[in-house]
Amino acid sequence: MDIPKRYDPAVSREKWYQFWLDHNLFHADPKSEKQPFSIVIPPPNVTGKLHIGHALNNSLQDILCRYKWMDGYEVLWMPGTDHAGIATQNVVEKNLAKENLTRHDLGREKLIERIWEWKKEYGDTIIHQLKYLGSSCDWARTRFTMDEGCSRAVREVFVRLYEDGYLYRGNYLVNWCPRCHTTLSDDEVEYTDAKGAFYHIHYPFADGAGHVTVATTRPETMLGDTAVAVHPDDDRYQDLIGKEVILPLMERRIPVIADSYVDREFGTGALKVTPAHDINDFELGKRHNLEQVNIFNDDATINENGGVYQGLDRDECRKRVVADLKTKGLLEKIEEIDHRVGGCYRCNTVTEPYLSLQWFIKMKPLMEEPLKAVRDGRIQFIPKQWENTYFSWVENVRDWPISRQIWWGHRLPVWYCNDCDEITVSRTDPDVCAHCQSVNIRQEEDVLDTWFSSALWPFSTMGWPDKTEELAKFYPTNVLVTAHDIIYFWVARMIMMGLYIMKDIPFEDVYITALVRDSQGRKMSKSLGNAIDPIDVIDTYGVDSVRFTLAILAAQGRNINLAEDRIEGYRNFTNKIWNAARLILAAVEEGETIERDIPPEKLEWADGWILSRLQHAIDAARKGMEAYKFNEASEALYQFIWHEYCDWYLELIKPRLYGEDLVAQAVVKSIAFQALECALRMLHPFVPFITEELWQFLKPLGIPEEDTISIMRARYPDPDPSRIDDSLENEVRKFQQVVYTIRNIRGELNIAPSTVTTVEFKTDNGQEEIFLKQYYPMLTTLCRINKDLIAGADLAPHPAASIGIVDGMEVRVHWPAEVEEKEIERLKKQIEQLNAIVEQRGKKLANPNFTGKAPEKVVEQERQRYEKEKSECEQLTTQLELLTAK
RNA sequence: GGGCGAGUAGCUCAGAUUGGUUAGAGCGCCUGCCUUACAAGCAGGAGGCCGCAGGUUCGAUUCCUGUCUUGCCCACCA
Repeated sequence: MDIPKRYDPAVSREKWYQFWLDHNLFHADPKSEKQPFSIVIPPPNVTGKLHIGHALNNSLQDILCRYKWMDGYEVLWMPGTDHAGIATQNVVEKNLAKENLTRHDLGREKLIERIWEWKKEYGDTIIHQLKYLGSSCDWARTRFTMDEGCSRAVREVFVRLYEDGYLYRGNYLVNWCPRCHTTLSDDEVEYTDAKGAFYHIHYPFADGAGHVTVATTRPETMLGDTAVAVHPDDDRYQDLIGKEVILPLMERRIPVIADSYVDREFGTGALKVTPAHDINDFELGKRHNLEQVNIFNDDATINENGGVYQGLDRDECRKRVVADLKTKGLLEKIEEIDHRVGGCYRCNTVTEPYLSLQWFIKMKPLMEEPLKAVRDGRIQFIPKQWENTYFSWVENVRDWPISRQIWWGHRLPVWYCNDCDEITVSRTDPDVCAHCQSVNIRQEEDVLDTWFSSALWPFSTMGWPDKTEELAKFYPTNVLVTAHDIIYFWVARMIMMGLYIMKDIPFEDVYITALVRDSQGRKMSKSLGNAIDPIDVIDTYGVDSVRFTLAILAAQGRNINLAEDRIEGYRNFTNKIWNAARLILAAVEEGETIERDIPPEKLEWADGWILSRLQHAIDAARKGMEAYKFNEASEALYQFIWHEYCDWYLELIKPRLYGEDLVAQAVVKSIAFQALECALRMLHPFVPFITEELWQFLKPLGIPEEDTISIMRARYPDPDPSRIDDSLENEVRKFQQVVYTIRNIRGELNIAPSTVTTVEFKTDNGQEEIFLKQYYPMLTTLCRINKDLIAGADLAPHPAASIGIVDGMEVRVHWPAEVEEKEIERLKKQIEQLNAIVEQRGKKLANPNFTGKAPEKVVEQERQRYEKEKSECEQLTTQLELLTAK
């Protein structure tokens, strides 16, 4: 039976993906009797394009899901996308800019309409790409953080938080662009290094002569100062703490406070405190209950709090303030200083920390359970070290500002009454104020932080707040697969919301993937735009190759710098699998049935050996999968298939496969077939397409699960300990060493492959002679040596042969021609190498510290090795002497 | 500034919770092979003071300390 000479990954990908969809194999049935296994996808941004990080993350999730399907679970992989507030709004606003429009030209409703249109047209890009990758998500359930159900969940949770007293409004400093009149998120502020001036200013004491000198880069903000701060242990300022100083220009009395935040080494060690215009001063001010004096209008001109400076632009104001201080003799000096200035990512205008009213969640009480859940092991991070990252955040959690001054997102279900000023928070849109029944109410303009809806993802996607059968069957989920950089933003908050709303953890395991970095070692991120498109490498090498590469590189808790030649290497591996199958299939006829139960007595050593090795491979693959050690599982399969099954077993069976003996032929076909088929099952989670394609070829030849439509539903193999034969494996290992030895000598001496040489074995061990008799026929095929076995204890030294030693047995390869010089060289080299080892070990054994203190077992082991190596060394030396004496 | 990692072959990376064979893989390199599954292949080979310095130990690439280099997260310096 012939199959195509080349595997075509692109054709295969389309064909089988459609096949799986047509047979509904990704669908999770909540009514199933099977054990549940569930994963919710980390929802990619709708604006997103699949980058290599997604490819890694989703390949691993897919590997887990396919493994669990095969292992008999009912698997739900819940897919969906995130509305990604600011990112998405920005994309659409940029498009508007091309039409010379701003969002203000459109207004809120029209802009949101535009964004929905955009989402409809482009929002599925990443979903298509996930399919391209082979993801086995239950696509019929695909969710979106702003779809109706998720929005209802968001609203319900918000109202509950409010009712339970976890929400409040408070002042908060946001990044403000005075030109765009908009708030900016932290990553929309771009910092640049700049030369600045460092002004040293005298603040006179209120109770008489003298002053304290403060240093600042922003003298104009002093109009809003409400304190001076020093370090509590600073000897220079001990007398000052608790006193008052006069704020120059404003002539206001302000206190001197002590706070360990102040750096004694920096500037003068005395800090002017402007709570309304600096983030640190803001925190400081909160700790000391300082007044927040806002001196700016929203275009960064000075407001009424700035006294005579009202109306001035901030730069103009700075000049005037400095000039006035100089006039009054309060300016001690101006230094140059390097510092960093934050600018608006759009217009580069220097941003201003700006005080505004925001909504907050009180985090401390809500984070108590999440802390316990990880401490007591209900949730565990893999690798475990990431728990530290989690703890460090949870233990020092600050209140979460959840309102955002943009339009795209979940608008807060909060209404303010224009008459009584009370707040109405409601599950349904209210017509009147809940407090005074006035119809004169207005809804909050702000929307919620994107992470708010993400935090509900594990249960909102399953239909909460309704009591659904999905929730009953699949919540909590089994594992979350994500990257470490969102442990704070996302993982911790999901745990919080799960425990608060569902009274149960959202997932048991958190597998933190390594971070795929770009060629310069930089993190790949959505916003940086430096992501490599994995679609390209999929098109070049095939999706299976890309997936296998990612899996085998996915060691725990490390970074991955992806090199393309690696993918090429594993593409060759998929090619190898294909060709191994071709070899088997070429030997069977269409419609032939492969025997499955071969009586043990018909098996030859090679058959028993590969079956034994297969059990180890199954064991390693399973252990790797269960421990999230994808690299170990895939490595074990790679080694088994290429270097055991292909390199050895398929070579060993060729004489029987192509021989006349039909019984022997049937035996090797059966074993080769079964081992291959078993390997395909284990490989399927990693390389689903090629394994499905080959499986479909193999299926009619005798795979027992006749009702199995796809390899996706075939059983994942279990190791069969009765198949393991250690003594046989040891024997074969010895056989392989003999082969290596002969080939090595042939190679080193450049004996042409076509030349048949004579090999003799010197051994005084009866067991070894039996061994040789059994294995010799295969040696002749693999090493091109004479058909007649020459072995015994009384062989005379051979002057025209090279010797290699395997377990004390001399393997003598006779020379076909003049190769003496090369052989002497080779022998010398080997003796030298062996001598070094023997010497080192001898020293170790001569050391009474070692023999006295190391465990008996280790010493004995060392001694045996020493004896063996020493005698081998002597054998070689004898041969060398023989040659050089000639 | 705080925290967490990482430095192993020419390149990209495993290995180390249990210290003890001659430290591995892919790619690259060298030699020889188009042997009827595969040249995307086969056989053989070269290449490593496991960052540096101390310490613990009979023994350290592995454990500890320091140091240099480097990456990431958080806070960003009035």
